[in-house]
Amino acid sequence: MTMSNTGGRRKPPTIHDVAREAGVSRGTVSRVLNGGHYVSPTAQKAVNAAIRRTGYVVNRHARSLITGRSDSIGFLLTEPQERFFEDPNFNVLLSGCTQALAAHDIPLLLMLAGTRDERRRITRYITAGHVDGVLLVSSHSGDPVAEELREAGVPLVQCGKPMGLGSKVSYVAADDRDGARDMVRHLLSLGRRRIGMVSGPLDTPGGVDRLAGYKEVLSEAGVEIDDRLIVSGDYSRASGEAGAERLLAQAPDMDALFVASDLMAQGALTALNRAGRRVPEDVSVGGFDDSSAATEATPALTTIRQPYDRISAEMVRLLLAQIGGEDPAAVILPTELVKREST
Amino acid sequence: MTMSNTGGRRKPPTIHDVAREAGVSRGTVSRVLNGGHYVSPTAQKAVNAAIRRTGYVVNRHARSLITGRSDSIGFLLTEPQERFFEDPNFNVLLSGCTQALAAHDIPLLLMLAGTRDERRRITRYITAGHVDGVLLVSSHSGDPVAEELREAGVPLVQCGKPMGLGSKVSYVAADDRDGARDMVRHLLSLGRRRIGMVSGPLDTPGGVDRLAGYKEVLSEAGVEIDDRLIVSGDYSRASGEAGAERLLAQAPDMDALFVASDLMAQGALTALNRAGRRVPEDVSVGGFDDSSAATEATPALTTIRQPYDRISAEMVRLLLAQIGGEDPAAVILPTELVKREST
DNA sequence: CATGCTTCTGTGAGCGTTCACAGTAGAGAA
DNA sequence: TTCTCTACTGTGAACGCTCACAGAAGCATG
Repeated sequence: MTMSNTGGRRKPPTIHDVAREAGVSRGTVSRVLNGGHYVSPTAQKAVNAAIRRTGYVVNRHARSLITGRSDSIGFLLTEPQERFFEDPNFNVLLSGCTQALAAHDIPLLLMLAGTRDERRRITRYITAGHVDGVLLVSSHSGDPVAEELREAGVPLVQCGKPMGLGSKVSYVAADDRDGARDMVRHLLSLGRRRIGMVSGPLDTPGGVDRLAGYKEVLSEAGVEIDDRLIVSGDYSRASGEAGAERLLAQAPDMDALFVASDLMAQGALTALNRAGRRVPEDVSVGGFDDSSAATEATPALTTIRQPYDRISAEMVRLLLAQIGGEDPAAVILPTELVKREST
Repeated sequence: MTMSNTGGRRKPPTIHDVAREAGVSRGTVSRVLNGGHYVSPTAQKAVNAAIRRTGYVVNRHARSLITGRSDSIGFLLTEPQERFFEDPNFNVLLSGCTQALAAHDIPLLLMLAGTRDERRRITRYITAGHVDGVLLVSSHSGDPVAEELREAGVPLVQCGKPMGLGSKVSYVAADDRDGARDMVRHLLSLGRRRIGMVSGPLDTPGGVDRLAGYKEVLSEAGVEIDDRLIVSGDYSRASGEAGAERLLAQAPDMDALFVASDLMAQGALTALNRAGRRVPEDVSVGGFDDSSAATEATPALTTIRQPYDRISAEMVRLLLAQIGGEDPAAVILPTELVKREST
């Protein structure tokens, strides 16, 4: 006859139980729980032992009720969900943020705001104070959700440089311009001169900066900037394919192609392949991101590595700082050229 | 001089404010909030108007404190995170569950338990009652986390058939065996007779069932089952590539290949391509899942569609039912053959 | 008229925690 | 001794909500 309690959830111990077990008061237990200042070593030890013995875990709801904090944060995606499915970068970012937060014992709430209705619901949820802050992923420029949250005074850190010049916005981004410069310099060093570019959306700073880096380096090298060598996409694979096709039509003598994301570069490879161009013999192809798409492509993509692990870590750091009362801040992280088979 | 409150979060209205505004008591407001039974239409209307006017949103912490429910659900991944990065299926499932839960106004907490430490921390978090239930994604067989949660009486729904025959386990799965049968029948109908298979891990029911379906159909058709035509992988792209390579070496006369996941099939395509086999002319290739990997592959993969949207919806439905006190249940959903270019 | 039933409403208690405050004990200074 | 200061501890109140209960009002039944 076993004493199994399978299937039933028994009432968990409260701070009161711990206090009784340790022979101290609730206040003392609470102090131990929250940093342990002004607690005697004796009490400290007794409480910790009692916690272990009872298996006590703090009731976050009771705590939140009185502190006003929820001790949870939201990961908000305002993109249409297809992008979420397709783009491996999101996963890396999401997983990085989840783990960075886990180190602080803070749960991450996933919020998908693809449609207008969802945006409304989620905005309401957030401004009601159900999360302490928001990690926002949005390639959009002046995201209305971001604007609304900011006005409501919700701590917010954005991934990627936001459009408005607002200095009151926290964000973490890779150095887009510098990365683009590295790639174009690399292509030039291979002897390429007719270098095409499929840029990102030009209503986003990321898209603009990568294009700017491309133009700068060409100018510096005295290479003509040809508008027929420039098209823009939306970071989707399909737009990369379409972009490369257009470039091939407009500028058949193209001997290199810089694509502003690995996913678009995959699409570009498909188009080049279909057109009978060999990569890298006929056309050198460079991507951007160093996402899993880069290594999966054939040939494996030379690309600009964005340090996603550091990006997510910095996002979490900035957000927690902001929740703690510090001012918004921006962090720009360096990129790195990764050479593979496509150049 | 504007009355902006930018940057400051003012104290939100409470149920008390709404009650005063509507000229009723807290109890009445609470009743309206929770279903509206035993409330007069007059009061009902007054309360709703007051809620709109004050912008009231219920404080979930206060509610949870008394109800004992957290009104939130955990989405738990016990796989190593690389799989999460690589496999597009996870995203579809995650996003589907998030949205299905959103319809019930229930937030989803993302829990990544790749390492031993994380598993411990997360198990503790869950059993402490911080979530009402768990959606579990795990291809492992007898997942120790699942076992522990089950013993603690935590409502749990698994994605994919679990290994043990425990009838007390809720799960949702596609009909693996039937899907495999469809695919092999399709390959046979193309005149193929030397059909290879890269199966999933054979310590998971999904892996076993797909292989079983393959064997059944071959037997029924009177085609010899040749062990040299069978290898198993772990659903990763790399294992698909390695598997196909091995099959080519063991059985060079292979004229079709059934791969137990699209991601592995992508890898297999790479291997076939390298070996100079044309797809589908020399070898017909069939995948499983109908994930985004299937359409991205060249040639696009003929595959077995798993209805991920329905799977996530069913998982959420079963979990909420279980939280509501119903018994665990299993749901098997039908699959569908999707013909593309690879066969 | 009393009685019961149904529908509706208000009230007090309590969920488990933190926080402010009051208070105690011991050490050192006047 | 007396006072002050520091280190520590306990207590009541409060956070915002739900729940159980008591009671009122309306209506039909005995």
